[in-house]
Amino acid sequence: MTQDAVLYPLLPDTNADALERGILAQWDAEKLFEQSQAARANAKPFVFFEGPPTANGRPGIHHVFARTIKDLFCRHRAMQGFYVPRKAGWDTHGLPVEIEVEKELQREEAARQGVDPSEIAKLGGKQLIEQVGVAEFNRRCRESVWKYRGEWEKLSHRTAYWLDYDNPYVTYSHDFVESVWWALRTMHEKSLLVRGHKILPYCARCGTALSSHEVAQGYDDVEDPSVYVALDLLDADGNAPAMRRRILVWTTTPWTLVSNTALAVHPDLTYAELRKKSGAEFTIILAEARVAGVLGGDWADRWDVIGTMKGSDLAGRRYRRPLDWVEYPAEGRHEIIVPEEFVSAEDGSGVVHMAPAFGADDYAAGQRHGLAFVQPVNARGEFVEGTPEVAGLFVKKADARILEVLKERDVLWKASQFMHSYPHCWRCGTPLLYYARGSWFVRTTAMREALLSRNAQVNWNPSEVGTGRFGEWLSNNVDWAISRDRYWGTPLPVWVNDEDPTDIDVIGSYADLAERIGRPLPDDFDPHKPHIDQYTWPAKSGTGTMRRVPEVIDTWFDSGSMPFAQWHYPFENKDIVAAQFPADFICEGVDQTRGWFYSLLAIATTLGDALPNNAHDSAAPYRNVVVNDLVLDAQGQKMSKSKGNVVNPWDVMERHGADAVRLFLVASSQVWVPRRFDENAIRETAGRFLLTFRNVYNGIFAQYANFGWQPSANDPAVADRPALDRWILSRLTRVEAEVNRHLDNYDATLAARRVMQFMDDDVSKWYVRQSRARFYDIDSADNRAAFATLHEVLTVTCRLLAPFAPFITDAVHRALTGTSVHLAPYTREQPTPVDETLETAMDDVRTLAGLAHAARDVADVKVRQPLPSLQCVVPGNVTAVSELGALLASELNVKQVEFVTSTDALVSLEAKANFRTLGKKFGKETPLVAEAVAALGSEQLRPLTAGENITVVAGGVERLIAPDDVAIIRRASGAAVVQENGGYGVALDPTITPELREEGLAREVISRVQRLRKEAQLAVSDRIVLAVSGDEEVLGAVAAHRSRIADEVLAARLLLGDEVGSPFSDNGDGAAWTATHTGDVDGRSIRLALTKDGV
RNA sequence: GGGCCUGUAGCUCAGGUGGUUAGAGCGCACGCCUGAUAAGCGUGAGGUCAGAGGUUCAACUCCUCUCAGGCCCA
Repeated sequence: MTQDAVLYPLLPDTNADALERGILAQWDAEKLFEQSQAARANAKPFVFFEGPPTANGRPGIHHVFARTIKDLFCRHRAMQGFYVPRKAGWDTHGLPVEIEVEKELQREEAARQGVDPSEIAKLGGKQLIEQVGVAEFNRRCRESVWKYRGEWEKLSHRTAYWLDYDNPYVTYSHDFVESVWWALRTMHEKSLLVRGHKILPYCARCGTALSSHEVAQGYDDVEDPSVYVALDLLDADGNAPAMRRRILVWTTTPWTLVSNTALAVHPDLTYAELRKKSGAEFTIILAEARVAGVLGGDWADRWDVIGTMKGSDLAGRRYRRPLDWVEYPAEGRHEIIVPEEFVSAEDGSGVVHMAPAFGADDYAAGQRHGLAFVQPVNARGEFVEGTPEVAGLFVKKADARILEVLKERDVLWKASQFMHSYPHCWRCGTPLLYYARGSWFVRTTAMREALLSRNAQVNWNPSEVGTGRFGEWLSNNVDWAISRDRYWGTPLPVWVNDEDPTDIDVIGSYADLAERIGRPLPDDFDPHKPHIDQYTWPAKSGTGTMRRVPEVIDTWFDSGSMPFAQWHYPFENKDIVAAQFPADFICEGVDQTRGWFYSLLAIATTLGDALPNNAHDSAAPYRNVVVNDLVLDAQGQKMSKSKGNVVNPWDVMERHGADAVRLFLVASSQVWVPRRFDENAIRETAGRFLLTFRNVYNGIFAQYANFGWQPSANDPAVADRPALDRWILSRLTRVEAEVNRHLDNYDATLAARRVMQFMDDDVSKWYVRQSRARFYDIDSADNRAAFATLHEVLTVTCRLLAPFAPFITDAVHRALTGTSVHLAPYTREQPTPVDETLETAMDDVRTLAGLAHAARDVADVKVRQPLPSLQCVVPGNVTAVSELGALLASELNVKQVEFVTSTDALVSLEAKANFRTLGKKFGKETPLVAEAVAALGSEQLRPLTAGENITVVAGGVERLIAPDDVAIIRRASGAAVVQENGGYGVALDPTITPELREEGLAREVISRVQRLRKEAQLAVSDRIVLAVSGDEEVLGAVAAHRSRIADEVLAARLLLGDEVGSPFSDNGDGAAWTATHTGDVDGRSIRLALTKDGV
């Protein structure tokens, strides 16, 4: 080996972290990402949309997960030759940002006042914000958004998530906001942006509605009233009937009874009418299933059932409301029973009281049935002036008084308390009210069919999300309430005449705004609150002023607008959007189902042909979605700050490297299954695999190829290479196609596993192991074939693996070819054809090798000891397998391998039933026939091997058995050591002749000399002088195999026995030798000594 | 309360259209190899397929229910 000409640099002997950081530095210096983009700039685009993260929180390991998936598909498609634009984006508006800043304000205020921050929190957020001013608050929000930007970018960089961070879209930017305004204006033109009511969880103390995730933070177990009232049913004419009939109604919020307008029953439930056995002055009606629950287990002692009816029979009946404190408005029906599917007989009475102003179900039912809307509660949660008995009382506080009145009026059936989980304000602990509020809506219900049909065109991975979670939600879709009573968000661009609320102007661009106010917008124009609210103008009608509504919009509307807003469409870049809409691929977590996945679809569907390639019956804004699930800790628990089990991605990266982490995350289970993040598992799976991969390159290929091989015309053509080479190349072609197909199908897990399995099982365990000797003998044709083959295998494997483990594959690919793997094509244009027969034969050989090893184990003979013969039985094509006999012979160290067929005396036949075909023919008789078949002997079975039918008697009847109906098993039946499994069998002859004993000893000597060379730290190419002494038998063996031993251990001179001379004295004086060894082989003594030749 | 997912060896996971020794890797035990060596390889022991019913000649696989875990929504 000439040290000055290293053909294949070895990977540095550092840990993965250091290796990867070195590669990153190289990529940065070369601008490899930019290069890879530029190289494909004119190719067909594969469009990827990046779902924007909020940068005001630290990125965690779950972000590494999602980003790995995004990155690997983008890399794959780029390697396939597509242009894959990857514009970064930041989600910058919304409640999480506000909450962060609010908490800061609370801490500052608490410090100023010298109190605990929780005291300040009780005040309610809005007060504090308005104290510092909206301008200052929003300024701080804008700043807060970027708090962790640097860390996001650094982590993306470290994990090799290739994304264009130089030109990101930012949802608060002027351009982005203007595009969002355009979208809202467009929706308004289509009458799809409207004003209405929505029931929202509302904190009366803070004066604000809460978002769902705020609500989720505040669930608490509390004791609430459980109240049954018995209301009088009325006749069709509205009068009370002669015999009172009372319907039982359950509620946990007695204060809402003031606003009752209807009762709901389930149309399919059975309701029972009962009369008391004594003093029957009235009857009561409730769900049959709840009779025992409400009246007690012994109800039958006191009540008679006098009739039953369906809920649908009750629907339409009138009743008298429990309290008549508020006037019903002129519009809307009231005091009527309506059928509703949401009513259940799980608890209560199966009859639900409806107050449309105070519950989502109630409101929806109100809409469906045209019910009256009664709202006697103000924004502070108090009953309004003029309400009898309870005016000015906070609603929850009014419960007690209301119960008293109900009792006085004889409508209270029974009242108790019960524990349940109820949401409270996370800031101040006040119980939330479900409260009807004015709100702006996108009328997505008008688009339901279109949403569903577009969704049906999406390739969801996994498909259940599309049909199940997301599809279900779409079919129960309600209008999207997009307005928020908050501060930091895209302002709703709706101006309303302060004198005439029906006079509405929705502004769709800054130019329009300038036009309305009659002057250009100032240089420091800011579309955010409070700046934007100074713009007003006189109404066209001449009366009133146009003023913007106070709300901002749901931040999901921002992110859902990114397909066009990231390009400031339609004000700029129409051509880009035309080319890059819709997306071919997006990927996010399951939690985005109702988030980004929905907002993208809803906005694109609503905008319709206002976007390019988006006419009415187009596909969704994304064609393929990969949904990933959570990353749990090693125990399967959700990671959370409070549990302290959050994994810091930087620590993990440092210990294992990004390649191992990426590979683990993708390969450990399907990405849409929650995965446990276990560092031991990373080490044992991905880490071990990468080590093997590295060893095959460093330890086998590079080490020996550096003796002088490189690709050349002297390498034998594939057809001329040994079967082993042709086999691994055939495997390679198959794997290449399969992996590519899996990635095309968005199955990253199967793809990763396939490459890993190939590398481990086929390349390392079999190809390299069987080929090792071929790499030593540099420059022979066989050697060239082996190197050329392994070079090809490694190069292609690097490419297949590059999307998953972009670092080590790049290092190895560069070492092999001089170019980056990330600029290489994913698959070869002309792969070696697959050789099916050869692959099957090799499978057979590997199975036989396993059996033969087992046989050696049983015979208790080491592999080093040659044995005379091995007989093999295979179920299939004997000719093909026997070509690989030499391989088996060397693997098992036997002199002769024979393949025997069913005609041999050594083989007996047995039959096993093929239930698949027998079942069809014989049905219930199948087990009988199977038994009869199994009892057949060799002779009876022979015709089947020749393709002829036979008959058997089963259950007293003759049955015709075709060759397909049974599997014939050949069994080796010699006197030798036999192992068999599933039609494969071996018979190993364990006889050790004196000659074989000699050869075994010789191999033993070789083995010990090699070990000694290693101990002496000789280079693999160093020549030695070797001395052997010891037992007679040992010396005889060495003498018999003298030249072979000298050859294998590179001994220039071999001194045997007496030739050794004095230095080998018993006093252990080996000073003249570099290394010596004294031991015994099966009781025969042996002494070895060696020194480097020519020293 | 509703929807969806998951439950197979100690651990992590495979197991088209139901077919009779239920597979792999890791770990473990035993062994091999000793020119990939803080590597490589083989063999083996581990499972009433969460539980209970049902359909079927035949159920890990299909149906129903129950239990446990997870996510989303109320």
